[in-house]
Amino acid sequence: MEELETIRVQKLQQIRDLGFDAYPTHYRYTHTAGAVVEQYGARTAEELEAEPITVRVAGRIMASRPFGKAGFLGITDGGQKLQIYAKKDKLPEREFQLYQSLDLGDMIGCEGTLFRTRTGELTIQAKELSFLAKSFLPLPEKWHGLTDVEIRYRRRYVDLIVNPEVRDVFVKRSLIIREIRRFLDDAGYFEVETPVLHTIAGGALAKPFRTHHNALDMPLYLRIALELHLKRLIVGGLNRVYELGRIFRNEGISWKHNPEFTMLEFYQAYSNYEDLMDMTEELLRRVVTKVNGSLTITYDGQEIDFSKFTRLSMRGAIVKFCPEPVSEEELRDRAKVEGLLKKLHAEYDPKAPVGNLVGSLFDAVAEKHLVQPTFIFDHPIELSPLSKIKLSDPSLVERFELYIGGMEVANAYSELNDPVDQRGRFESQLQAKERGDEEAHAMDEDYIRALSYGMPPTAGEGIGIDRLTMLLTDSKSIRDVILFPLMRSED
RNA sequence: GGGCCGUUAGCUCAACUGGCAGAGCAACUGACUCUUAAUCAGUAGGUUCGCGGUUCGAUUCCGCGACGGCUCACCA
Repeated sequence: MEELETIRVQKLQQIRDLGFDAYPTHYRYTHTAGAVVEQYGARTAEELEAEPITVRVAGRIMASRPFGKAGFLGITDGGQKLQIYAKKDKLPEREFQLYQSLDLGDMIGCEGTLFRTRTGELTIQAKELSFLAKSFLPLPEKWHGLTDVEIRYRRRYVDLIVNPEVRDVFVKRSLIIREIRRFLDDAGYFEVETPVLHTIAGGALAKPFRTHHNALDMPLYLRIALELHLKRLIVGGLNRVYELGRIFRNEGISWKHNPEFTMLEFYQAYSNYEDLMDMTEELLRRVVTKVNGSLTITYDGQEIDFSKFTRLSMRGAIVKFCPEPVSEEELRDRAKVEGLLKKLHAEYDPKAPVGNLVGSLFDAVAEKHLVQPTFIFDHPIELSPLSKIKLSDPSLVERFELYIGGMEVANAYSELNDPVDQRGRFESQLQAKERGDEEAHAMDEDYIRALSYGMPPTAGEGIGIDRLTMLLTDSKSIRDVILFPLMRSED
């Protein structure tokens, strides 16, 4: 709305004409709004009168209720609201004129003494008003606020100004990450950073983004996982490493998929996947308690209890949840598995080996039931080209995935460290690629070379930070836990 | 990618069966020295997402397109 902008440009000129700097470089505050409330929120009107407290605060004007020669301004600073009372006879003339030229959205500073209004609200009696910055665009309406999700995601800055719960989500996200770091650092882990630009996109089964380096005239991929570099570091003797980083997958967008997302991966030498199940329970209990205050959370209307984790084999889970009766033994029979998939109208690739079909059956039948924290272990070897084989059953690998709230949150395994076996697995992935599986893993000769120098027995795990944040903030869409989710361009 | 739904003032939403495009908040002018959805009086604000069609007349009906939401498929 050009007219409104014109008016506000004129108002900024008025403010300049009063002798204020339109864009001052700084404001020295003594308190954040949060500190004022925390330190003095309990003081009574009498206490504040007996012992006057002077504070200097800054913030954005979110409400204005003028009364001629006086008026109230509601400001917010760091998500905390605070009220300022500007009175003509308590302010220098020039600053009262400034007060009268202010608009909703403007940034101001204020020095004054604390008092309680008749209705009991802690308020600053302004003795000095400073102008800090102008808002030329109007804020959304004050009752309903901004609800259009498209505008909320595209203009997250406005969303953050007017929707305080959005700020809370990202504060929690930051807490989650901080607590994870603390946990791993305390456990003797070493944080590293590995390349985002890969010549071979490996470590997961997914379609990568392609890019190109001009000077080297070389095709590159954005990483789809952190895995292979971190294991190279295990070979190099960094026995406990982790990386918290952005990864990129050129696939569909949904309530639980954003093209770029944040993954924690950690690798621990001399351990296997069972050690990581124990460690994951401990890590999540600590994070949940820290962020949430208790071990029970509510997600999408359901109670989720982190005090007990269930452990179920993948075949066991299918047997348990499949509406058609089936035994674990029958799940080794391709015809039987295929029959079940058909009966359930589940989609699957008829050319794929039986292990993939078991995986499809699991997805169709079990995943949505896994609301309480559940480890699903012993995956088919075909789905896990980087995992160590299970000694007691060579069709399976030592792997688990953790499901919470019907979402896969973590994925871990005993790392395959036999270079000969690894080469064989890559080769069978190449065959899958031949069959048309675009997500099959590529051959990585340098990774095999690294394993050939000798890698200790190692367990590794990935945890999806976005999904964990969704659970702990009761967010129904991954876009609500990513500040700037990917959107189509506006024009 | 498929299906369903949506797009009207800065924001939140109306507008019956096709008949002058409206309200609240925000904005502007004025009154008001303890309000908190302040109140009172007045003013202004529109390419109804875009293009085309049907019609005397389209926000409304039809077609195409853009963007978004939900959902299914794929993936974590």
